[in-house]
Amino acid sequence: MAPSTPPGGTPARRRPPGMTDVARLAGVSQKTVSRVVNGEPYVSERVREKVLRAARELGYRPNTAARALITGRFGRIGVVALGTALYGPASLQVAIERATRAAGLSVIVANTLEGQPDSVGDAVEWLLRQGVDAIILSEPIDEGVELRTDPDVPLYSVGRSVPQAENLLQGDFNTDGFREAVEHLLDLGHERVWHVAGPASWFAARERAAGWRAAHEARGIEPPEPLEGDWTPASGYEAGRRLLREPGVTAVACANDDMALGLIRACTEAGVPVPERVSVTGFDDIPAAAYLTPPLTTVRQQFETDAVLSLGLLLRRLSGAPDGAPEPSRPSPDPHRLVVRRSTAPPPHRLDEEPGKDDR
Amino acid sequence: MAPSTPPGGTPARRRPPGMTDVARLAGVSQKTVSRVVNGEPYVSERVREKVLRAARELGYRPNTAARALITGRFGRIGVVALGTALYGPASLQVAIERATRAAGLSVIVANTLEGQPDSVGDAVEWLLRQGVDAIILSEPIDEGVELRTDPDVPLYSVGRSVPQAENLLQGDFNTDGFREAVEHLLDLGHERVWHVAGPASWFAARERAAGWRAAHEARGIEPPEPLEGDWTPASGYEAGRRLLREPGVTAVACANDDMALGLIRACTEAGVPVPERVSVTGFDDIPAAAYLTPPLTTVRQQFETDAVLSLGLLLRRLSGAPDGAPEPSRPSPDPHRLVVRRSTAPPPHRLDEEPGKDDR
DNA sequence: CTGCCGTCTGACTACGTTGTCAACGTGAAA
DNA sequence: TTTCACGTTGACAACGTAGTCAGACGGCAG
Repeated sequence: MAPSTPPGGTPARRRPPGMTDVARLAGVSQKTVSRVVNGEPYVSERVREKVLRAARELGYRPNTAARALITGRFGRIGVVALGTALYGPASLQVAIERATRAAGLSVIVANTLEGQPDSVGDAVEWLLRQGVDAIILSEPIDEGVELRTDPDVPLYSVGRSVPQAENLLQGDFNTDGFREAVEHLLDLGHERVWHVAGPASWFAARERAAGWRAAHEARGIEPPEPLEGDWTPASGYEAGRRLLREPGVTAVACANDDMALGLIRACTEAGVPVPERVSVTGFDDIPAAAYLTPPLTTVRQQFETDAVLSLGLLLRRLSGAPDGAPEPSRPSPDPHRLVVRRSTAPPPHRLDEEPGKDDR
Repeated sequence: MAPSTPPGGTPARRRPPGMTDVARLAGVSQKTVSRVVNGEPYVSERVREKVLRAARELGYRPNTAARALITGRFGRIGVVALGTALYGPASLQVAIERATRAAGLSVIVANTLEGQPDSVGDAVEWLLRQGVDAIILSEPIDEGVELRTDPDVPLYSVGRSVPQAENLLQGDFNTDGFREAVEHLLDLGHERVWHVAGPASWFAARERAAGWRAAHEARGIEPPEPLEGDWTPASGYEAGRRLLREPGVTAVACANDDMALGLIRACTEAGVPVPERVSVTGFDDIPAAAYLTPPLTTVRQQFETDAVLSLGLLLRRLSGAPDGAPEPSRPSPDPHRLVVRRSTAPPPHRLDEEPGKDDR
């Protein structure tokens, strides 16, 4: 009995069908197949259908490598990200991928290593070697980056300004949003607001701290010394234990929700009720924020929408649309919103008074 | 003296340097450059250095498209993921990218859309069109998937069995881990344990529910009717409100930490103390779990380590290592661990004394 | 009829790389 | 001396696609 597979044992990795194979089956030239596949004009309906039928029959898939080789474009953008599973960055990354794929391009990600500044440059270099049409720095850290880039590959950043990169975001969402949270606390009657910041190497942390400072300065108040955490609940907890030892702390604005949550835990453990004796705010509005004890007053960022809008522009350009094409306007409505829940209240000594201050 | 830049002023998008340019500068053949770049043997040290110097001077970067075209391999793996910012999936994705890049391959991600089963097939098809050497289904949903795949592109899955895909994970971490949590509750004296499950379309949800059921069956107990959430704190909160209306509920095992957190919130709002009157467990051990009020008893999964180990095998194979190479053993130590915190306690009627230590 | 234009199609080539194979120079073995 | 093996190098073809250009065909105006 003869085996159906040829002798020798080697599976003989068959070559996947190409345009030439489709052309042969359809009885046309390879170039015509190329035209059909790319939706070029000047192909009769009869031929187009014949080609499509042949392509389907063979299970034809265009070879992106060959296409990239000849066009010089890869149909791919690279994203440099800090590989954390943090809620904010992760959401942004998903949004970027969705928008990119919708535009017919693909995303290739390179994660960096926190605390190792070279790794941003390494990631960029890696992406350039892989072949990308553009690079997006979704990396939230910007200390001492000195990027060697390729003049043919544009570099974009999300939410910070790097010398070589164009920022995809219009304004500074962190500062204004955080300032709003701090003003909310000041409006409630707190004399000063303490601050648990994120790592100074993150531009988002610096911008939020700036918002905190600005809120004080606008009222001529000297802000207290800020504490620095690392975004984790654990660091918020530690900050809380330190703040509880200081006198007069009635309000703490944390740079993100996770740290706020840890800080609240420290208060609860110490028997200090939130918000009755200490008010706490976060930033991000993570899904859990509304279900903490107490529900957390925080700020919802909407920069994703804005980032994806700008990304759309970039993608349209990369997809081959002419530069002169009418660009849709970039509305930037409602970039952030203060969500007042139950972790904030007037300070203890004001409880019997009416907060008859300006009501905004 | 002739100007170094030619007249005309046009930037004329210069072609990036190729091996031919390097070869010309180094005074060798293009093929020799190829040998140097790929580290092939039989190149004299003198020539190798000459080539490397020329490459550096020109800023040469190998063209992956041309290489892929001729070798038929892309140096890329595709990952199909459900685009949520959930802690577990996001961590896994980062781990996959790190391991892959370390092996010299790159990752291209395609996110699907929950509640749209075709989108898994679409994502696979999309990745095949982009050109990948292998596909990893990190997608947690598996309802009615009917995948058309390419025989040349192996398909792998993380943590579930799909007919066409090889599972990168050894065992079933969800069932055993969850069972452990439920047994912890039963050991504390609870007669039955309620369950807030994840969406039935997620295999992880089904496996955890199976663990819950198994724990009951092993003791000959009939488990109560399970509730179904959608992983969010909001759904856990809703489930909590419903359970609070039922009599006799003393212990609830939630399929993840977020839902547990929402459920605890519902109890707290209703004045039902946790764990004094109701014990609650979660699953995942998110960073916030230890800092909730009360700190959450949960199960830490360690499947990432295991998945990345198996991934290493796959990557080594794709990188060109021969099949006969000695494969490191796959140890699977400590796949999950029950972390007992303060959200679990014996049921009320087992307490000899009244719970008078309510610090709220 | 002729000339012309617009539509449609195919032959040929280039893209930058790797695989194949031949050729060269050198030193050792016959 | 010749022969051979080995290390080293280069010429050439091929991968699958898109750009360029020319040619075939039909309809319409002159």
